[in-house]
Amino acid sequence: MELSKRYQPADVEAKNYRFWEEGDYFRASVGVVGKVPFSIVIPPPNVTGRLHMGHALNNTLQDVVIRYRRMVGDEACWFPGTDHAGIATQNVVEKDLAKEGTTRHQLGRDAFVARVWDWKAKYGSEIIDQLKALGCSCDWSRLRFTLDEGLSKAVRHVFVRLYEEGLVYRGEYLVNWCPRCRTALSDLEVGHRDVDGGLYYIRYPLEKGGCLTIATTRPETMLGDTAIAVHPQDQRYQHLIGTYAILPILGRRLPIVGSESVDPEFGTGTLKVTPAHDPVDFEIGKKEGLESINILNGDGTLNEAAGPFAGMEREAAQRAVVERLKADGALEKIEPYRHAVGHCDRCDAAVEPLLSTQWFVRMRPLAEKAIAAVKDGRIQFVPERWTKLYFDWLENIRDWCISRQLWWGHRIPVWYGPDGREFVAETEEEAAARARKHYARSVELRQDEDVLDTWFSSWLWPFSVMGWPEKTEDLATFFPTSFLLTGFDILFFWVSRMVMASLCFMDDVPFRTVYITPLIVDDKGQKMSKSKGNSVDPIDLIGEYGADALRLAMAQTTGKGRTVRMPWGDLTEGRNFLNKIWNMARFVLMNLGDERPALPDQISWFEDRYILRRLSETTEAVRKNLEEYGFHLAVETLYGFTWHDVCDWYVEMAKPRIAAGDPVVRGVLYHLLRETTKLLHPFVPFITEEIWQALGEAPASVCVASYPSSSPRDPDESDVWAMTAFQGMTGGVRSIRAEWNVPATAELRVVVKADPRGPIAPVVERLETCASLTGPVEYDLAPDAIAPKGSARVVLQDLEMYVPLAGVIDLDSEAARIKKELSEMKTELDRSETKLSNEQFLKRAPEDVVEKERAKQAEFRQKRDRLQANLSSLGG
RNA sequence: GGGCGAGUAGCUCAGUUGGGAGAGCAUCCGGCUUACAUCCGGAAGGUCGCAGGUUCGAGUCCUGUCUUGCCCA
Repeated sequence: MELSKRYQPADVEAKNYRFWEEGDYFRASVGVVGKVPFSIVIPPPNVTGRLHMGHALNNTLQDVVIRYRRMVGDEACWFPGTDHAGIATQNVVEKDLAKEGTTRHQLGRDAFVARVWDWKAKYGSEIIDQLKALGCSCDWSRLRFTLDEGLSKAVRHVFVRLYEEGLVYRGEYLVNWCPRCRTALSDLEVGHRDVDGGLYYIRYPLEKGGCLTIATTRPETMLGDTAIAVHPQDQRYQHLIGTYAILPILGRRLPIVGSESVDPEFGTGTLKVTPAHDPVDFEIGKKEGLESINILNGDGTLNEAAGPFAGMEREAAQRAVVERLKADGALEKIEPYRHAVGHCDRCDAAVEPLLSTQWFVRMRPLAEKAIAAVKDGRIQFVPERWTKLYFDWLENIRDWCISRQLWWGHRIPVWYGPDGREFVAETEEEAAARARKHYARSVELRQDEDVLDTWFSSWLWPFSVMGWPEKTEDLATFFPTSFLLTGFDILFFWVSRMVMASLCFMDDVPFRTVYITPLIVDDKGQKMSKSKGNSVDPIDLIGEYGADALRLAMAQTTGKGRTVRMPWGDLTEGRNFLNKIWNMARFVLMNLGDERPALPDQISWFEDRYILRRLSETTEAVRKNLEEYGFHLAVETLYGFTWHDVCDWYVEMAKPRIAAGDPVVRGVLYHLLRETTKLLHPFVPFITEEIWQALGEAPASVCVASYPSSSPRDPDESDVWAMTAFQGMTGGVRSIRAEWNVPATAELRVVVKADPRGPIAPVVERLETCASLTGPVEYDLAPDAIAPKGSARVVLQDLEMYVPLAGVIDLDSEAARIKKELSEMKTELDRSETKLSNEQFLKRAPEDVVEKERAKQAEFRQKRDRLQANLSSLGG
């Protein structure tokens, strides 16, 4: 196969993905004897969404893991799927309708839902295609969607069971209401941020004369006030408890109550109590048995309870109320005030606390088991610090509002009889049957209008994708899953809820290891978002750098803390690295032609043994890094080995031998290429598959080849010594050429002070190779060689080199160079000697550390003396 | 207010049981050496935020502090 000079990702990516799909390499089998199952469920992306950097990161890492496990011989299965994403998807389609000048209400529920299904059919595969473009080796035969019949059944089953166990209930509580989405939200779906507003001081007349000034950030909610509260120990107001005030404008009588919840320091120390529109007030209202007056409609306008302000929009109503208070002389003052306001995660509208009837899940009993599962080590977080946050949330958990006033989602499986009685059942038939039994006749049932929170289906994902509640072979083989990888932004939304659901319904943990990825931010450290226009499209990056380069960049973001800047540099580096790999393959194949030599048994040259040892060390390190999920370390290891050890040194040293027809070097080179290709595959699947095809090796795809194992040969210190000497000798000559501007073509004589029959003998046999790396050189070796006049000097650990450069070299500069080296060496030596003269160190440090320090000291001394001698003999 | 992360070379960041400070990019110098200029060779660049403490020994552990980012309330 002919390989192009440059690696062209576009030529190989789509082609090789097709090859994998046609070969069905990603399909996992159940019940395979002798294979360890390893499973991952994908965090399901929104079905109508597009790939973003978070997906690119998460799915790259999951793919690295699953490809690695597949290659080490596990029965690896990555379960893919998409999420129906209730509010998000409904909003997208509603926006579309708005463009057509219509609304979902005009369309009607059934037509609207049909419209969303159309949308899903049209765009739902886009995200899947994008995952494929990234190289994800999901088992597509197991693709699921959270609104599939099977998964919907799981949802209904769970709802009914929780209802029967008393863990699901319906009630009137204060919830977060998004007036834009016109639905209730859970606490998690609300983000708080500080907003500039005002603190309004309003005078409430007292029934027995005088008035009370109350500070509030929401003057318009006074229309729903049903009491006034003061701190029971507050000397200023204590005496008013039990008396009444009059609500301005509306003239309602408000009891004055005492409550510990009032902060005497805030404002005037008095609180207007609006139980229907504030969480604190709601609690006070419950305790004091106060009336709750809801003044809002679902769309955020004021309702008839607001009297003259009915029908006004919230902001307009606030202005109107303030104007009216001013006119009535009831407004004392307005101070600028910055305070936290909740906003809808999905549409960013300010959220209203609103009293309404919703369905809830009682979380505490579920949370207790979930805490225990992590405490006793059945689930482990990586990095470990996330466990604390997990515990904090679960320990302070509140009930989960699961009903949403949307149309797109799982309809709540509750039917109401004519008298409003609830019949909770998995199917309408069952509900009808129960109703018939209850009423002793057939009655008309009305299903609850609401749908369930999207996360109510996602929390079942690790087992619902495997067919639960049916008893399937997938469940028997792949549950619990081995590994979960996701961003910390859905630690509460998803991860902890999956643990709760799984312990509750499966009586087991959903996964054993949870890997939490960092968040990718832009190059200024800002969160990426569509509205800010600073988000990066991974698909564009794939087009520009190639999918494998993107994957390398993603793998390198791990280990960096909670956030990581957009790794532009790593993308370029990755692209360059791929080109390097490509050309290494090209070089080897170019020289081998059709030959596929085996690794020779007899290896006589030190560089061969050295590089094979490095391969073994690299293999071991990469395996360790992958087992411990240190993705960035694995990439760094592979990068250094491939680029520097193999390409810069081994391949360069191999060139003269190839020219000379040395069969051993061909065998070693081929071995290196094949093993490196396999080692790299989990990270860069596309390019390695392309190379694998060019090799023509078995198995047919590298993705099912077995991952290399380290086979540590006997550590031969003499090979390491020889390689170090070799690198020192070539490096020394290169330095001198660069330092004194000696052209690469000019021949140099190099006098080496070393015994050619000593340890350096293996290098002496390779002097030709040395010269091929440094330009023409004539070597003279002698144990007692003396530096010729006007020589540049190189002092290595065990030898010295002199390069006569009379007329070229400037002795002062050369002296300065050696002096600098000498002074560095003296510093090192000082440190070492101080340490060794410290009795405490000798007494307390471990023996091997002391031994090592002694060796260093000897080495430094020797080198210092050599440098000193060279410096003084420089002139003569 | 509580919690967490980050502060190491000009920039972006590695540095896993505490034991001679690293990479990539950028910079400077020299090379189109027939695998690769997405390349090769050479060089320069750091009191590891600050102050204490533990230790024979601290970038690494502890305490405090400053700067910065995020999450929760």
